[in-house]
Amino acid sequence: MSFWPTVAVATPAHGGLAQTLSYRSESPLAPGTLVRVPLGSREVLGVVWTCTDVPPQDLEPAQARPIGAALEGLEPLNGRWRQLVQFAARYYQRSLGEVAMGALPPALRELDNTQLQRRLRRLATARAGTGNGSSGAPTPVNIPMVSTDQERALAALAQADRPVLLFGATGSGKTEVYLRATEQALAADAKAQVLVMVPEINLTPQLEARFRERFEAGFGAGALVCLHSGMTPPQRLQAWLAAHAGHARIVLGTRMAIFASLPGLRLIVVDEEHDPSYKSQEGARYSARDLAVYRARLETDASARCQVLLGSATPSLESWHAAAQGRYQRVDMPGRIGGGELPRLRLVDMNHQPKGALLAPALLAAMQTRIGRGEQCLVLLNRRGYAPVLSCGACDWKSSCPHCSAYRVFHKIDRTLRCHHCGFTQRVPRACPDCGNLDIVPVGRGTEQLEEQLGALLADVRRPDGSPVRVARMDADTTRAKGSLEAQLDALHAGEVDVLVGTQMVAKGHDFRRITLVASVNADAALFASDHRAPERLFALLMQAAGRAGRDARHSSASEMWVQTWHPQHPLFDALARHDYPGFATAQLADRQAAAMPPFGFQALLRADARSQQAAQAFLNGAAAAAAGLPGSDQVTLYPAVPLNIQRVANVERAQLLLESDSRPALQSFLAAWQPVLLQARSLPEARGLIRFAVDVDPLTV
DNA sequence: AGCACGCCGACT
DNA sequence: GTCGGCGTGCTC
Repeated sequence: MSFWPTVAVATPAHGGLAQTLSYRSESPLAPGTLVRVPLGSREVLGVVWTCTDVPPQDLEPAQARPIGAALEGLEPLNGRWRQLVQFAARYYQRSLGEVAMGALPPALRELDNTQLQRRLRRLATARAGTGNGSSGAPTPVNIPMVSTDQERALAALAQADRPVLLFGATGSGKTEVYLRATEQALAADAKAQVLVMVPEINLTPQLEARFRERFEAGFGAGALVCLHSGMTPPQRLQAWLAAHAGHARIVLGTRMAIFASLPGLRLIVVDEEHDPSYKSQEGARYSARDLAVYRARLETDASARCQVLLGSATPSLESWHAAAQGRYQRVDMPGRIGGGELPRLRLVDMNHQPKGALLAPALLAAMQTRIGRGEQCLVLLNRRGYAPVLSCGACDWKSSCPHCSAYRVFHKIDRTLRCHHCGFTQRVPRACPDCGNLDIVPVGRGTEQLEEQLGALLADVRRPDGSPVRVARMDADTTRAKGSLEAQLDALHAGEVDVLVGTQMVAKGHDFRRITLVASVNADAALFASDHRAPERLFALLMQAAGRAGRDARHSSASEMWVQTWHPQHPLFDALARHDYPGFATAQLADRQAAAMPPFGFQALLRADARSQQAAQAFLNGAAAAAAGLPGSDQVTLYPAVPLNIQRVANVERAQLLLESDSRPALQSFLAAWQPVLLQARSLPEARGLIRFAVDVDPLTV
């Protein structure tokens, strides 16, 4: 007797293939079983989706090839995992196989059965070695008291029948709530698992340390694994297997971790839930935060429940709105632990400063005072390099990138011009390449220059012990090497740095004890950007940056957040000065509602990469023209194709087309029906030169 | 996505 | 004479 499994394999949505491929098997296979299957001339990994004894209808049974071997020793991926994957594939308009395979560790694909058995044995022995949680009494660790705020938050979570939005100021102790919530979830059930997500790899080490400190003694070292793209393929595989087998009780990771196989999932924590990094920007463009909410609902049934805890000091407007509507439950933690206060906002009106001054004299003076007292300052400038562009004084030459519609950034440190989009790097020319003029000058400022100038401006200032000021810089350039971020943070904590200059990466999460002054030097760019999310991102960034200051309550009352701006009257600063995120969110939501923008309207983008801008736009407009009459099209507005903000990157022309609808279901059914139309539009003669296209559902930038 | 098949330029 | 460029098309 033959069985006819359908299998998800890594094929893209195009090509006219069905979502799953049909194979033949001599024995029944449980859905979720990992199998090797023949595909063309190769053998690939697949996940059994269904298996019946009824031959397929859409295919001649004779065309179904025999299925390969199942991966031994692995439990099938459970129905909730498969539903999550299926939902993500459908919602984000990708093929099932692509999402399913993308959710598995890449190393699993190459593994043969003997290698897999070796890995599984290692997993088992590691587990036996560290104990499985029942061995030994938990070693007491330094567990802080909970504040009343934290207590309330935990009580609310314990009662909640919906996602909980934890609205807590920086320093209010959200992490302690995560730890306690984890503890409670794990205690309720010996098989319970908790997923904790952070927006960036950089933030995993310190959270991992907090979780290890709390849980390692009681649960063993193997009970916590990390899952992010910075790990080596074998590490990721091992962590994935541990989670899948249920040995890992806590999984800590970045957005990709939302797809981990977690058979006992009982709690999902999404830290800094507003962070745009949770939205994937390539492949299946999923939002890990939104999927977390969906997944928690999937994992909840009559026998068990899974909760979601979304935490932020500046929640996304989507989550804020959901809480206002009662779909989420909001819990506030307004106070900082230890009674510290948030820093006072000092706005500097750049219209009234000496011409060309990078730092206002008053800000510089404030920094000098702080340094003299042995305190630390943090200066934010969201531009790496020395200057964003190099320009000729005699002709109109600028340091354009030959491959992109962008300027190459001047990096003085190694005298290079680097394109931050395609990576193209050259040594700085001695003279203007166009006219030979020797006078080529940097225009604008980056972190390298700020570091240099601050060093000069503060050269005469002395620290309390009489030694000179030390200025350091921290950005993607100085932290690229493995371990260098940690080294820089250590130096900072050890007090070896007085002034830290950095891009927005320094604003995120890191706990800088002795910083009492934070300054944002050039925040205005975001104020008037065409992107409707720019203000909320700026607010979040400044709020987060402000949170770096005064974490040590002894200094907190005197801590300050300086913002230099040409538009001090902007209402955003008003709200910021009062630390009034609710007021800001309410105003932003009113604007959004008036414009029928998310979360009141729904959006998707069709993006195209092509060899010419014309071809990209022709494809998009052709696809739009062919959309008339499709299901849902009467409720969807299609806008004309436009070039992206940075039109060309690495010699690829980029364009996009915006879709809007008042109805998410209408937009969804339209997009589903549009998919075959897109495949056809691809082969339009005028779309010749199209390289690829992609749909982005719920885009973050339009 | 891979990977084959397929038809045109500079090399052992 | 072949190696190899990437254009087109298929994978149960």
